[in-house]
Amino acid sequence: MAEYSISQLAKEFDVTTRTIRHYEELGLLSPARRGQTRIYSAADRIRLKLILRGKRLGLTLDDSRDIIDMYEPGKANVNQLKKLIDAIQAQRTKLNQQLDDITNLLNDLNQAETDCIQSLKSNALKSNSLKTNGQK
Amino acid sequence: MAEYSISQLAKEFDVTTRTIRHYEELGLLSPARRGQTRIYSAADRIRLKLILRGKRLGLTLDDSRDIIDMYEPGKANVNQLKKLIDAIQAQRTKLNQQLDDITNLLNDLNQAETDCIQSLKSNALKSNSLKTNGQK
DNA sequence: GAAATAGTTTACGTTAACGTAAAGGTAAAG
DNA sequence: CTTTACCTTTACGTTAACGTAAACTATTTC
Repeated sequence: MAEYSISQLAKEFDVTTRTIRHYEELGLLSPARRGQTRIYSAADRIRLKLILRGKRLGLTLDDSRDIIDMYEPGKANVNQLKKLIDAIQAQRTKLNQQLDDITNLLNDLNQAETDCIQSLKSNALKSNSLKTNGQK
Repeated sequence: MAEYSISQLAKEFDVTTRTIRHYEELGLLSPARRGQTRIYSAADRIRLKLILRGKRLGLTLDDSRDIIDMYEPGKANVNQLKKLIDAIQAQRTKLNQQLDDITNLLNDLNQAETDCIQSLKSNALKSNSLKTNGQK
């Protein structure tokens, strides 16, 4: 029965309150109200978490909304469900591509680091030879 | 000694020529010229490939420029190299986070798909009982 | 009871990454 | 020699995802 204020969530996830309200404007969140004030449930908090994960993966907010809606297929009709399965497959394809990209980029970074360190060493050698001293 | 026109590259990577020129405006590419016309080398082509990979991973074009520049540390001085190593580490951290996110999201999608199919089946059952026929 | 703190709505501003249109040069094909 | 197919530059337009500011309300705190 946890409740959160907008600034609590903002602090927890390191975003601004403006950002959270923005997600609501786009229909990604719909917190309860106490008077004017927004009250976020545990479920709202999870949704926010999912949105931010999507962001880290470069999804648009619209994509995130679609994906999050995939998690509750109970409400959907048959056509919607079939669309969902297609969308899930499409997302999977994209994510696998991304996995591949990340693997390659991590390899590249390792190589770059090696080159970098190598370059530092040869610079150190040049310095040493200029100073004509053998100290480390 | 491969050479490419802008539209060849555009076609190969499924982007517009405007996009390629845009990358040049931002300093990510600097192809040779024959008169006014841009001539892209094999190295230019690789750079474009790297830029697009970065895009798939949600990097900004500025990030991509920085990363691509990491691949040739030969030109850099010691301070730049140290910065580079830090930048590489930062990128690695981000990519590992992304890897984690993708793994979780793929799991979620599997679960969602299962739920989806489950939901389809129970819908099918309901339909069948309504039609009161047992045919497939 | 004045001030500080946290909340609200409304609305214009900003940045990145191109899209799109205008206006024109060049070279081969018919 | 003009149509077709590419190429060019210049420059304004567009969309997503917020930032930022103004103007206001409600609560606690000193």
